[in-house]
Amino acid sequence: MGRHREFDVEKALDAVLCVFWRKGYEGASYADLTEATGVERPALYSAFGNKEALFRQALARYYERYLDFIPEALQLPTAREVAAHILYSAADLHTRYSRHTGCLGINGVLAGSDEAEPVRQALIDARAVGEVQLRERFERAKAEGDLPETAKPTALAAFVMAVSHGMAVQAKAGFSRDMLEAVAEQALSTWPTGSSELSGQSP
Amino acid sequence: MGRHREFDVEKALDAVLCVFWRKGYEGASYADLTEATGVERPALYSAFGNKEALFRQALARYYERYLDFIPEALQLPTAREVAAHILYSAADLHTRYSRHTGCLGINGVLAGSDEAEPVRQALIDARAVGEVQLRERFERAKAEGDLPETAKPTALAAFVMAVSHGMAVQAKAGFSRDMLEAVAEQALSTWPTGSSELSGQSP
DNA sequence: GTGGTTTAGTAATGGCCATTATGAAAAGGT
DNA sequence: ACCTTTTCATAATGGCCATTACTAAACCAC
Repeated sequence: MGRHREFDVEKALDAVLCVFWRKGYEGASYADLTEATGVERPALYSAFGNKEALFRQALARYYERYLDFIPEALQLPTAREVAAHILYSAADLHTRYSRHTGCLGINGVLAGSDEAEPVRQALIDARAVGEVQLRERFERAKAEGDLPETAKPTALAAFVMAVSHGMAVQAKAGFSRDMLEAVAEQALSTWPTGSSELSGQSP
Repeated sequence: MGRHREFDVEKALDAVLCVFWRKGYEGASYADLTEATGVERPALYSAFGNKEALFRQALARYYERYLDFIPEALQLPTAREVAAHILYSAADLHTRYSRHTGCLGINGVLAGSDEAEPVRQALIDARAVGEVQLRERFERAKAEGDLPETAKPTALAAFVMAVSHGMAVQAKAGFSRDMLEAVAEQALSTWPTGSSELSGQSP
């Protein structure tokens, strides 16, 4: 019983996500959030909790809705394809929406006041999870002969993530998708080859 | 005539620079700034102007004091050395001080409220200057045969900057210098070779 | 010394921030 | 129809923010 909720929680969260994407955690005010969602403050509080909880839910949604190319990539047959899929998908994502470029996980809180420290840590942790998965995937590739014995999975994973993060920063500076794809291509041109494959220029 | 200034403007600016480096533009409050400098608010205003002007002066100082490795790099004889010097210097800088990791120019305002837009634009512009210089250097390298005819100076410059930015983000996430150097090494691992040079692993 | 001028430090100002108290409105079970 | 429960919206609360009057102190020229 009781009165029904008049707004769509999922849609509100999507709108919130976009605001955080563009403005970061501390840069987004409740004035922004209510305007974007069309939902009054108290309703946001009752539906999502406080600002930090709201951001965490938006972040989770971001990972499942926008960073789904990472689990997708991990299932590809070769390490090079994994890396290529991640880099080209990132180039696309970071420039797909002109109103919120770059990456929520990076824009969020690279820096901020001390009060935002827990949120910053949450972003760092989330980022680390992806990197670990990537490293494990490259370790497998090495075991499978897909990467040479001399390859360092940890460094390769860090490298792919670094390029992706760098593209996110450049997207924030207004880089075009084509430019980011050129960066991805250059990054992949350095890809080590295993025993069973020859390297080549990217697509 | 008139009373003498009792604090050292240069030292105060250095302290301010560190605060902005760690907390970004909007994340740094005047409470932080007065504590770090030991200078009261009105004195900061009279010496530097408002917060935005103060940040711009700190940014200029950052470029001349910490990013001096960029002009340094541009004078090295080969494109590969230029890239290597930038990447290894960035790895060092971004992890040199545990209290303010990453890059001021990137931490500053990747995202923020609308009021910080002019500052964000200033950072974007400053970043772009470095990238243009790097591209021009690579164009010269290509003309000199130091880079192959097929090399794309624009993409190479963007790539080097992207890796550097990515390392800055990773430094913020707590990466060690060694890890960042491994990223730099990977980035350099198959630098395109010109007619007069052979590529090799980095230092 | 004295007057003019610049700086120092205290404390005020107005605005925006996240958060929430308050009470009206809507829904469903009985 | 009434009572309980949940949501809604207005508006308040207290804190922190950047910025600045204002007063006292330090300095130089004369």
